[in-house]
Amino acid sequence: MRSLFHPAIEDVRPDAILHALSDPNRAAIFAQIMRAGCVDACSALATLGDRVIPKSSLSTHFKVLREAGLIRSARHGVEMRNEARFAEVEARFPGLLDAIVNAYASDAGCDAMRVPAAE
Amino acid sequence: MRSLFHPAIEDVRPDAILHALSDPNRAAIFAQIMRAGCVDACSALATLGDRVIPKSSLSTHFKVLREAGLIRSARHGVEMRNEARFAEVEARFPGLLDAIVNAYASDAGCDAMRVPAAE
DNA sequence: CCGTTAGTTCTGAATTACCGAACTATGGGA
DNA sequence: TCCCATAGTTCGGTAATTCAGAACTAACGG
Repeated sequence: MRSLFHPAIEDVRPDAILHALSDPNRAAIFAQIMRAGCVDACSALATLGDRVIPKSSLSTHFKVLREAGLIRSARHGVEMRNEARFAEVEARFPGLLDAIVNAYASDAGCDAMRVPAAE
Repeated sequence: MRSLFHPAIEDVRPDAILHALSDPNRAAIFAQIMRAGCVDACSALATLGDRVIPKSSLSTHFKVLREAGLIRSARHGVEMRNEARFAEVEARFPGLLDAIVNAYASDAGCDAMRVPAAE
């Protein structure tokens, strides 16, 4: 596997972040990573709410989040470890991530954010 | 012309807002409406930066912003008047719009936000 | 009634997203 | 060492979106 691409923080663009998080599934994945600080595997959250996400789609979702500069991924043994680049993004775009995650969380109509492992 | 559709504020979804603003052109249009409080015509901002946007695309952009719940549009005579639904959206998703607009504004690489009529 | 300006809809081409299937990479045994 | 299981990526075909030119509609002013 070739090493994963992560943009430098100064290359991170707001439109890429908004695009990445405009998908409720990706937003739910990112919210969970932010909450947990670190998520150990894609498969660990292969089900969001009650909807099953195929692993090829999941892989793409992680790639989009990674290339938008939202997460950092590294392989540890056989599985992937993902962590949010919260501090960096927060420094560059203050308040953005919190506002977005809170917006999703406060939206009652969005069941994709209900993750079983949430509490 | 049939009357324009505007979603009730409680029907406004975060993913629709993020999707609408994930396009730099639309974000620039929205930022200008927010700054000015009210923009009188589509054609008034038919050029963003130095790029010319065809009016059919412009019409679509306004439609996307409108259906995302970000702006309210009404016909006044021959032209369209657009205003930001800032207070409503702010009450529902606190800090979201400011964070997004500030993110674009602080992104030096984003020339779409440079609007000639800005100041 | 005609022309002009402002904006919308239609339409086809190009782009992007989705997801099943095949593939690659890593670690753990026998 | 070889093989298997697990974790994730890439490929390929189809579906859904987006883009922008052209034609259309709406409103006002002679």
